Amino acid sequence: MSKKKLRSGPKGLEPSEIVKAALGLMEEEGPDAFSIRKLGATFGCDPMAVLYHFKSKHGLERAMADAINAEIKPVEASASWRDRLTDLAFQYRGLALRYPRTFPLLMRFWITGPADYHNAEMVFKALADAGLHDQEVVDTCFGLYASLLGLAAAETGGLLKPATPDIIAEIEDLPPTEFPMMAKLLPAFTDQQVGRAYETMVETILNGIEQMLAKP
Amino acid sequence: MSKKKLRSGPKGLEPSEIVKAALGLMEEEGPDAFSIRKLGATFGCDPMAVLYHFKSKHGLERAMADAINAEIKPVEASASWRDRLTDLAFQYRGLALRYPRTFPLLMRFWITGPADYHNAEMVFKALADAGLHDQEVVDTCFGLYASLLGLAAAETGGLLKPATPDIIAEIEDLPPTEFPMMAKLLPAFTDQQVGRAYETMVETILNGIEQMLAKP
DNA sequence: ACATTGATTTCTACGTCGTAGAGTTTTAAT
DNA sequence: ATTAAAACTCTACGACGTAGAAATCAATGT
Repeated sequence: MSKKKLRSGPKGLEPSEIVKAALGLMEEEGPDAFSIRKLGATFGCDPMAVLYHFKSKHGLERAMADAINAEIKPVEASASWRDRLTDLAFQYRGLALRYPRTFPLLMRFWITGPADYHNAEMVFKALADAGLHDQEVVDTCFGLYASLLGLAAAETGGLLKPATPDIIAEIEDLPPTEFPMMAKLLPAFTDQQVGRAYETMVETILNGIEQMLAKP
Repeated sequence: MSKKKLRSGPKGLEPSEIVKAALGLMEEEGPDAFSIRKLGATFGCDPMAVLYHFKSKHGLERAMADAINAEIKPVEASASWRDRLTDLAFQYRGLALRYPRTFPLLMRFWITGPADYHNAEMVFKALADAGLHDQEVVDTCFGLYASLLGLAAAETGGLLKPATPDIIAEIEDLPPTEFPMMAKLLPAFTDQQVGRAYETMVETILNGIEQMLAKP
């Protein structure tokens, strides 16, 4: 009697355990090599058992997206609206760094499940506290969310990382008369620091929100 | 002698023609049903002929991403930096609306090819004209690019569109004590207008950039 | 005119994939 | 003990990406 009966099936498979294993496999193998069959093999069950719980691969991926989204923790309610949004922004960045190969799923589904509503509520509150009126709150909330996901995905996609040597070489080969800015900014490329572009952009966006209050 | 000899192969397959057909098929079928075999069938050649020109499905997708990216037109150089960036932002939105099912490829590759360097040069120039110094230009350029792609992708993904009836119903079912903002903003949800969230967010970001100049 | 060579296109075959459908095992309720 | 439902497995099918060999064609030199 060493194991408690969690589920009422022959093998007691927990959907949440399957999702956990799926996240691990996705991060190990990447989105192309990830398959239900491999998941079954590593998890120790028939591939069709997975489909029984999630209907389809699509359904499993939705559950995976919702699972990582649910790792976003509520922000400190007493903090300023700016600090709250900054906190959220960096939580998404952390999520992307922790699950680089699963994170893009969030942009396949955009709205994954109940976890999203809590985050939305939090952002709504922050923007309202900032002083935006209703329609601005809604527009800005969705816009901010989309921008943050784009930023975080870019970070794991390599866009915001310091340029690699071969990219540098490629830029050096560009004709300087046609690409004067590229040539001028080349040193700044190599000086890219991890996370600074993300931070800069988040602050830029928050500054923009602050600025909205001054205008009509 | 009615057809000019463009290529020197048995069938004279033009890679650019293949890409064009691929874009059409992707928009018709969606990313899941898109396949090299179907492309061969609709294009009238053996599937392996496609792979000969693009090495792999991955390579073809890269070429497709680069092809739509190349549709971005140079902005009016005499316009203000703000107008130039606004122009670019709405060009990306147009691209996403025109190729809703291909657009996400841009976030799989982020940097697709030579077309990207021209766009980057343009953004560098605009940000430098705005008065940012070198490192800010680089950080903001990449950040802006990532944000815009996220925004545009969200638009085709349905996040920025007016809420559908079933989403509305889902929100109405949320406990109002736990989701006060959701309840309060529900009317604003139904009032979502196409493109306004995108516009609002772009202006917010540009305001933020403007604001950077006033600070240290 | 013909042979040669290299670029292009096709053919065949292999292993993998998602999943429908039928069957089996286990649990829970009567 | 019987039954019904839930959980899980087995088998099989069509579609997929693509490696490798073979075929076809254009260009060139002779």
